[in-house]
Amino acid sequence: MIWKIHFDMMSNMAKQIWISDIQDGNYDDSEVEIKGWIHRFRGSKKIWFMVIRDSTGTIQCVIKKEIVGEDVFNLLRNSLTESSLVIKGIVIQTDREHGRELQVTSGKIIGSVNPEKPYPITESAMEEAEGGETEFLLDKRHLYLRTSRMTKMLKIRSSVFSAIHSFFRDLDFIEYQAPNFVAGAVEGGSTLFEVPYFGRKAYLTQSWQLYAEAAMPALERLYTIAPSFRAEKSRTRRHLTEFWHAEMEVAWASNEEIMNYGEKLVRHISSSLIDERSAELEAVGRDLDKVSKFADMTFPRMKYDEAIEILQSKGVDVEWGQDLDYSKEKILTQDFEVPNFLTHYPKIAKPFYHRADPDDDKYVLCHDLLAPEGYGEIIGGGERTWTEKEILERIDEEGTPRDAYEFYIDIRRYGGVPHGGFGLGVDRVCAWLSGADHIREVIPFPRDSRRVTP
RNA sequence: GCCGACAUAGCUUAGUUGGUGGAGCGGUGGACUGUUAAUCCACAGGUCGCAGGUUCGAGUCCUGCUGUCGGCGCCA
Repeated sequence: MIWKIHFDMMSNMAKQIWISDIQDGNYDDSEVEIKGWIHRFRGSKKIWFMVIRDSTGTIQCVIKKEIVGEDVFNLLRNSLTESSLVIKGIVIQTDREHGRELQVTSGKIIGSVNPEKPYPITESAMEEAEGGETEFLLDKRHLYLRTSRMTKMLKIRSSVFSAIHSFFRDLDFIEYQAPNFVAGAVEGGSTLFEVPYFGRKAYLTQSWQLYAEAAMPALERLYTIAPSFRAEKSRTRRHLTEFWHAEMEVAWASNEEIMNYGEKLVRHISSSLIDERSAELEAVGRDLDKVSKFADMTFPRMKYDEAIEILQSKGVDVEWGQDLDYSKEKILTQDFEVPNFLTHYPKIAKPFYHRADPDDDKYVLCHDLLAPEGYGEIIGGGERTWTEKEILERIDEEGTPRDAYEFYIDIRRYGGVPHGGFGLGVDRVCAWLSGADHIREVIPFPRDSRRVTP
């Protein structure tokens, strides 16, 4: 009974027709009711034009006083941008600019806009702000989400998330959740957000990995998409303090095999976007041929030592043993058409959980995937140090206290196996595949060292 | 943590060697029967980020503060 009442209410409010369906020609010459928001308007005393927006697109509505009558005409004519409404009309095909139009027969305003506080985001607010990165638009982010560029970015983002889930689930991976409150660091100690925790200190997690390794002997193939937090005061177009991290962990796997998963995942995301979001990609200015290459071409692999040689041959001042910072990454990737793997970093440049190369223990079995066009590192991963003896040696070498990693060491004490995994920066992938100028363009409410609002 | 810029109406901005701040968009009123970033006329809207200083006089010059933006390091 209660269910039925609820259902009836829902069916009254539920939207029947989307604007994209009308523009696709499914309702030509018939009367339809659409629900949406006023995007733009113009007109005269007897005829009024409103472009109505919903989540799927826009359509121009033609309102003639002689058809709708004076009351409805004046009501609609006096309504401002972003008023919400329900409007009825006949779908007519025209050869004018915006495809089909609605010859309006009636309409009512649902949520009005006060003329004393009109919608603040105007054309001029955006003309100097490709991508919406002015201070004003960042302050009005909750309203900026409605603009067509941001809507397209959010749709692209949704497809990236969906592609990651389908990739892992099609391979029978188990989705597995780790806590976001943690007691210690995964990487260096300086990047943790400290939060009060009932009189103690806790931290926001930087990575799912350590907890995933705990479940590796139980699930063998596991993945997640979850936020990670890093308290770095980074001021670049590639960094957020809260970012979405797609991570995976596999038992019985080598660095080589983990890389194969990473390459297939990134190519799968690229081809999914081509299938699902070509229109959106083009609308935000991305060249589809480039994205197709990311989907179709194999990703070259290069050892750290080769990268150093290439850089030195180009006259870059770099010594063996240094981690490759962004300025060097950029020089290395500037001629790339597709992402490239960089493997076998010196042990001294990487943390203890990376497994030393049995062939030459100056190196570790790890990989970074560097995106082309300066978008930076999109994957970091590798084989884990998996025996008790080796993990204790590596922890001691780094001077890290063992206590903090007791549970991590325990995993090796009870049936340790070779295993590995990687972390992929989902927001970075979204920025790269959409060709965004800044990582903020692809996440609804970006968080960085200077901004936590709105 | 380091380096570099910027701050004028709701928004985007002009503002000369220091002499009482202009425009476009948006808003309000009006004109126009097919516009499409509509057009045209009129009106309203500003402690020039904050606090000091120099000067007869500061949006403009100097100092400090705050906020924001960009770049580096760190990484996804």
